This record gives sequence, C-alpha cells and structure tokens, in this order.
Amino acid sequence: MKTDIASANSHAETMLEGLGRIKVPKSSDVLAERLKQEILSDGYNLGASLPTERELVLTTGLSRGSVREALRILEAQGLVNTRAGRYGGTTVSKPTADHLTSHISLYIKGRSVTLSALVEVRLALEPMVAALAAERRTEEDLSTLRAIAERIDWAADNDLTAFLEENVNWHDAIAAASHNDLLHTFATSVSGMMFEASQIKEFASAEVRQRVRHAHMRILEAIEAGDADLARRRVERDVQAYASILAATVAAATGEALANESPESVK
Amino acid sequence: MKTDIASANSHAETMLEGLGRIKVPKSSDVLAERLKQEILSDGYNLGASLPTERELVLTTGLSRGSVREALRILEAQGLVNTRAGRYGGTTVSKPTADHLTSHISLYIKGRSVTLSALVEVRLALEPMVAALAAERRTEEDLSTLRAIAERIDWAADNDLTAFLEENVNWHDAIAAASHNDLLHTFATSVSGMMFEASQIKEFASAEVRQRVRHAHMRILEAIEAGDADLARRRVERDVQAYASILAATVAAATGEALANESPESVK
DNA sequence: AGCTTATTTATGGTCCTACAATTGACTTGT
DNA sequence: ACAAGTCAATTGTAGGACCATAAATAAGCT
Repeated sequence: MKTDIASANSHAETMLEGLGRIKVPKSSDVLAERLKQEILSDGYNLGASLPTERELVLTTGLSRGSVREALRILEAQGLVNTRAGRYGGTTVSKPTADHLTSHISLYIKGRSVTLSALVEVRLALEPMVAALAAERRTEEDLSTLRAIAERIDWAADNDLTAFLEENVNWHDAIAAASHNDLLHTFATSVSGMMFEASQIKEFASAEVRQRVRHAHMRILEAIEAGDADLARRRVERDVQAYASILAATVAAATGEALANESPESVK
Repeated sequence: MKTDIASANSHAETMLEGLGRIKVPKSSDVLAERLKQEILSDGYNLGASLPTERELVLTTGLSRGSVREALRILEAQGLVNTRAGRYGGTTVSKPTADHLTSHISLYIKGRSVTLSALVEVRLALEPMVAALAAERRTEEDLSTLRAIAERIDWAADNDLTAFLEENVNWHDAIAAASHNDLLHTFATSVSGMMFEASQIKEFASAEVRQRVRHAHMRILEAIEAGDADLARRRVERDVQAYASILAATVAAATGEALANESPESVK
C-alpha cells in the first residue's frame, strides 16, 4: 500500500514547487483552536460550562487524552478553569492580569531584552500612566498611595527588603489609579521585571532611597492636585533619573569586574 | 479507615483557623512549573533537548499522560517545541512575538477593553516608537517603509482590503525600526487590535484614506531626517486624529442606531 | 424542626498498556 | 554516487480502569 504513492510522489516534485513543508497539526491543537474560537466568537458567556471531557470524547471522536491535552492548552491561555468533582467541569474564564504579566515576563526573559530597552518602554508607559492617574484617581486610590508612601518612609531606614517590595506596590498602585487595565498590566509587568533585575544588583544605597522618597512625594503631589501634565513630567524625570543611576551602577560593576562590554540583559 | 480521621477533624475546627482552603495542585502543573524553572534558571540553552517523555515518566514517577499534559502547558507558554520521530523530542525554545501578541489579544478581548483605553495605550507607545525609529532606522528599514507607502498609495484608490492590510504592515515596519523588541510587540499588538475592531466598522472613507496617506508621508519624512522629536509629535497628532475620527464614527453609528451610551469595547 | 453525618454519583485526575505515525540515520542495491 | 528501502527511537493517539473530589441528597440523631 506504500510503493504506489511513494514512487508517484518522488517523481512529481516539479508539480509541488509552491508547497512548503506541510504541517500535520496534532488533534489536541485542532480541538484547542476550535474550542478557543467557539469561546471567543460569541456563545459561552463567562462562567459557562463547556461539555465534559467524556462528552467531548464522544462528539469529537478523539481519545480522552487528546481532549485533556487540548483543555490544558486552553487553561494555559487562561481561557478556562477546571474543577474536579460532581458539578465540576470546565468553565469559561478570562485571562487574568497575572496571566498576561507572566507571559510578558517569559518573553522578556526568553529574548534577553536589555535593561535599556526596558527603560525605553517604561519611559513610554509610565508618564502616560501618571497623567491618567492624575485625572482619574479616586479618593481610595489616593489613600492607598499615601499608605504605601508611609510604609516606604518607614522601611527606607529599617527594612531594605520591605522597601523594595513596597516600591513595587507603589508603582502598581499608581498604575491602578490610571484606571486603564491594559496600561496597568503593561506598566507593572515591565517595571516589575526591572526591579527584579536591579534588585539583584542591589544598588539601593541610602542616597538612592532618599531620592526615591523625594520623587514619590512630588509625584503624589501632582496626582493629588490632578495636574496631569505635571505628573507626566515628574514621572518622566524620575524614570530617567532611575535609568541613569542604574546605568552608572551597571557600568561600574561590569567595568570593575571584567570590562565587559555586552549590554546588560535581563535573565 | 475513614471514620477516625473524619470525626477527629470535624471537632478540631478551632485549631485550623489560619488555614484557608488547601489547594491540591495537579501533577502536570507541578511538573510544568518545575521544568519551567529548570529552563529559566540556567541550564538548557536554546535548542537543548529535554528528557524524552518516557525518561520523564521514569524520573518523576508520573504517568505518561501527566507528563504530556505538562509538556502541552510549556508548549502553550512558548517555552518548548516538540517534534515526533526518532531524534525528535522536546527542545527548549523562546516565546515568539506572535505568541505574546496572541496572549495580549486574548487579554484585550477577554477583558472587553474599551477602544478609548486602547487609544490611550497607543498614545503612550507609538510616539516613543517613532522617536526611536527616527534615531535608529537602518537603510533597510527606510526602504521597507517606502515600499509599503507606495503600496498604500496604490491601494488607497483601488483595493480597500489591501489598503487596510498594508496599513497594519506600515505600523509594524515602524515598530520594527525602533529596534526594541518589546516595544515593537506591544505596539503592534495594540494597534493590531484597534484595526481589527475598527475595520469591522468600516469607516475608511476616501477622505480618511487621504488623511492617512498624508500623515504617513510626514511621519516618514521625520524618520528619514532622523528627527526624533518631530517624529514623536507627528505620530502623537496622527494617533489623536485617528482616535477622534474613530470616536465620531462610533458615536454617529451608535447614536443613530440606538442612542446606546455604553462605551465601545473590543470583541 | 434543625443540625450533623453518611451516601450517592457525576466529574476531573491519574495510571497503564498497546499500537500508529513520524522521521532521521543507517543499510542496501544498483 | 545515488536512490530506495529498512530500522529504531520518539511522539501521537486510543481505550480502559480506577482513584479523588465535591456538591447534592438522604439518613440519622438530637
């Protein structure tokens, strides 16, 4: 059953120029893609239940293993949740911010994005975040920010770990105050990665900590006043200052250690 | 074997205050997480081979089904590729831009992000993209841009579909010229989603098409001249103009149709 | 009744086994 | 030297069995 087809194809290459390597998709991929379309297209409101695994086995003709692999893919994409037990099953969900952050993080690490590239992205995002925060912050946003600022003030001279942690919270709180989900997630993902990278290099000297507190104060002022342009400018300056300090620290470290000229990459 | 433990626990609630609902992770999740750490931490250069499925079965003690589910998760995260056949197997890879774009797209659709929110993100990203492009564009970048501009000029009066398509290419080419991977991916993802949404509303009138071509010309000029600030300002104006046209079109459509006040969301 | 406790049962979670499909390397034939 | 065929390790798929989970229900006990 093989010789006929094989020999026929081997001599017909001239007819197949335009065809690249044909891809044979896995059944689990096909099912995952179909379910994904089904979920996105319309039906399936949030929380709605997909058919059970065994029902999918019947309707698709695939094995349960393949069905489960498809569901694992959808789960990794944040499109569904699964619960065991009676009245459990697979339900439609929406990707969380954490989900997207994790994927962005993987991308940054995988691509060895340089610190300076991250700075550029921050420089694009954070001034806009601050401007929107100044326009839209609620009283709740403000009190959250004030509370964090207080904790940072305390931690600056007492608990370095807490200081760095609260710093992340600070940026997250401002991003939240912009009341733009996507911008929020982008900004926190990128600045989170930067802090993760710069924390290792532990360059948070007393002087830097003082600078940070001062900058925060001035930014908070602008946001409290609802002055979008002022907030934008001050954040821009802050990020730039942060970047140059970081660059200097990195240069000093690599210069002293090995005179290594490769641009610093995350990961 | 059940009564003892059950009755003992039921009367000991006071001792268990601090314990929330304990979660029992799935074996495939645990394995996926461990392999992910292994891949990220250090070993496993790009292209390196993970153990075969059956080796993982031996070393982990899990069933092959669980191992495969774990690998599907890693695959969905873009961390590995799998090839069948002898000398095939699972190899370490890095998440592609398409991968991240797809996840961003899912997030936007799932969250029903509003068009105005997307505009805000574009307004943050694209001026920076243009500024960097002006500073860093290579000759190749420029010739790509010029070629696209030509095709857009032709398509504007002849082929609406091609016009919209080349428009996406245009934005992608500028983002590529910024030579910042992350910024590139963010910008194309967001503007891609916007075009996808606005295409349906088919508001690309002849007048709008003319405006677009003019704006592109002026932006290309600035990038050719290497004038970062000029490029930034012109892109900012362009995005803002685009946004207000879109807003007007949407307002007219919904106003006439139903006087619907809900903010337009993607999806 | 009103509470605790046990049972039921549909569902996902895990394991096992077997075989098909794939594919690069190897062998053979000419 | 080249073409075709064979081999072998690996993923892909199927099917079955059983375990673990959890909500709804029933039973039992004040």
